[in-house]
Amino acid sequence: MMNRMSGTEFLDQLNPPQREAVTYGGGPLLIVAGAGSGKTRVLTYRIAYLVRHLGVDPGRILATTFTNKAAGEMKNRARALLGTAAGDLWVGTFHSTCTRILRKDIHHLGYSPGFVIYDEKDTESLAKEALRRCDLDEKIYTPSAMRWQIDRAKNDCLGPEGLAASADRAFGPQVTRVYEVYQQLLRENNALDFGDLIRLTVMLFERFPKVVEWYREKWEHVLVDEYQDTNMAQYRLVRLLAAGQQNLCCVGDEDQNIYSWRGATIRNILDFEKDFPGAHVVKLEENYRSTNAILQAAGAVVARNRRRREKSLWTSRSGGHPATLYQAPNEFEEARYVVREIGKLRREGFRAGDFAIFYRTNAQSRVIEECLLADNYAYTVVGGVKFYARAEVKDLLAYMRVLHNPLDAVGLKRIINSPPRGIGKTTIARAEDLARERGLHLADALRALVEDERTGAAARRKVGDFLASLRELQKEAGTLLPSALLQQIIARSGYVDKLRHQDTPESLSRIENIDELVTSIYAFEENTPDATLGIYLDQISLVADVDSLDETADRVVLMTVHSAKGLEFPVVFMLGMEETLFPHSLSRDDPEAVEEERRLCYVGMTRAKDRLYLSHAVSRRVFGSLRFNDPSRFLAEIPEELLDSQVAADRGWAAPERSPARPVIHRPGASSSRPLRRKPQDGERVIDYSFDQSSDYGDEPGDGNAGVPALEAGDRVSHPNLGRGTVERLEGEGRRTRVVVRFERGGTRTLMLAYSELEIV
DNA sequence: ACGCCCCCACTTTTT
DNA sequence: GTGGGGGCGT
Repeated sequence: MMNRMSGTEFLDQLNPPQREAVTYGGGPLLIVAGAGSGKTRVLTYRIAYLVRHLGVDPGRILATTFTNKAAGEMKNRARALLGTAAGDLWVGTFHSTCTRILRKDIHHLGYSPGFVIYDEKDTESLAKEALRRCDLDEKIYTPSAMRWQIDRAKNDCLGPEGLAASADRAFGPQVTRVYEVYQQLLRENNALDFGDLIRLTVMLFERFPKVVEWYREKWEHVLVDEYQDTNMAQYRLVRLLAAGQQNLCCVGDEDQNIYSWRGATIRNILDFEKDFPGAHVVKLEENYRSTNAILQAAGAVVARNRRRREKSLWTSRSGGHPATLYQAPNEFEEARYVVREIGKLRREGFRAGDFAIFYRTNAQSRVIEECLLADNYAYTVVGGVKFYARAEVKDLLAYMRVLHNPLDAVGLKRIINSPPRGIGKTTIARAEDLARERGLHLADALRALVEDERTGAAARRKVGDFLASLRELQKEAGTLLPSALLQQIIARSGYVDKLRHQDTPESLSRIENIDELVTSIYAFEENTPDATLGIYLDQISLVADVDSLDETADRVVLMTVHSAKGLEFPVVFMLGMEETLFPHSLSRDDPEAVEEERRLCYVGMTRAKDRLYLSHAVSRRVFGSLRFNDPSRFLAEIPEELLDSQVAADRGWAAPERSPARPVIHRPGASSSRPLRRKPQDGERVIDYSFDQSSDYGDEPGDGNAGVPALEAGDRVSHPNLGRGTVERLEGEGRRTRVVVRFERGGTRTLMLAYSELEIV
């Protein structure tokens, strides 16, 4: 065991505000912790201080974090400080904590403690079913929109009645009905969705004072990390838990609130003193992570936001490289540049694991992956198509889920015919009708179907066989380890055999994924003392993408900016710093949403310790068609002297021999001239990178595609829907430029150049 | 009932 | 460019 601290000498390692935060006594405490200001250290030291100095039993401390990974780290660090004294310290995410509470006490609400947790896909099929039962047109009320609205309501801790009261949308009454039916379906399936985990815990606490009393007694101290990203349901939960002794310590930074779309509200941190009278506030403003150049650049961006507490983050790491701004002609060159720079820096002594590549959307990872692959770099992608969401993995997990909770109709429907065993749509539909008519569970309805003389002989046999094999598995489910059960499922269902038979590249990759699933279950069992099926299913339902990230592996890491929260890397690349991508086009009409994008940008930039690269591509393929994006407004918000601008001069996307025009980024107040705008010369296409910042963003509708290549009459173009054609002429100018195209299929069409998906061929 | 093929919608971000 | 869902042919 490492050198443990018996007294309080570890306080010497802290700066004054940190020490104040660690040693502050009882009562509500808010720690406003700027990026890289050592908040994890403060939290763990505070836990250690409570235990060592104030004699608090670790079992009476609850700490919540945003991801399981952060929870694991905090637990490890607390153990390192406290050793075995760390005892029963509970650190978890809100969701895992609530799951634990509900497993114990949900029976008060009339649910069974064996509930399963539905993921997004499951809840969407549930929403679909709810729509059918409400007799609503799925074309107008899409399952995903319904799911979204319900989720939003749950994040605000609203039930169907609450949603009805607050419904402001035209959909209002319908959504409320769907929500009711959806909720009833969850109950029938003995299932909960993510939102329910929090909301039902709040409900439990509010309706059963004895229960909340028990937990208040249990958790004398409550610590909440990433408080800026809590939603209303979580806020109410925190209030309920802290109501007694008020030993509440919240840590957060409103500049890093990036989950408002998940219901997180910045008000929680801004109103902390109002919510918890007598609250003490400590600000941590010294950054220990980044160079001054990086910190200044990031600070300049986020300073544009209105809704924030004024604070000044500083570092003693003076100087440092200015952030490198790179403009690439397209996303391929952007990716190649990144890989080239990685090569260069590696020769300077950086390790592969020192590099992180961030992007706004998961779809952007592919190009950079290909480039890394081409140069033989080891890399890891965090997130993207989630492992547990893959069809074959979900299928096998659905078996486990159904064995654990036979009422899970969504899971049952998933496995009833996978692998294909001759049970088709009509049979399933009949079973569902029967279930509805007689008020049976789907499993019982299937049984009834087998016994019904009117059912076709073939269907009776097939369904009967399926149910019999399920029964066989059921017998063992209770006693076998999850890994052994999975092996049994694979053996008896013939799932892998069928795939092996197909012998296609896809089926082989599916088998590989299944092997990976088996391996991961073994790993789980090794790390979990009493590994049961239930614990396993909970765990996989509640994992975050980033949880599996192994920072000790020496690999380049790729992830979305969202996933990067809470991490740090010596070298950070941020790709796709373009209007429509970052800030995302879906955010740009809403000033609040733009502020959130800006915070996201800030989060990304402040992950960098030593070097920061920002890049944008003039053109990029999105959905397979070519788009031209302006540089992100966030780039223009960084003072020029903090940027080292580079342009891809080595590869022409204009006429090959000519050097491309230097990009012009307008800075407010800077006396820069109009962007270069000259007449295209023969054989040359001019691309205008400028974007107009004089008009306050957002009030210029659809201004994403200002810079478009100069098209001329006679150019051959192609359109994704209309096919190929020839440009007849151009009308108007600027954003309102229209192109008249004669298509080969016949007919001419006039298209808005800025919006159309025309591509030069 | 199955499998193939076409077409569409998809891209914010995720516990 | 891709994956899922629906429709159609066997």
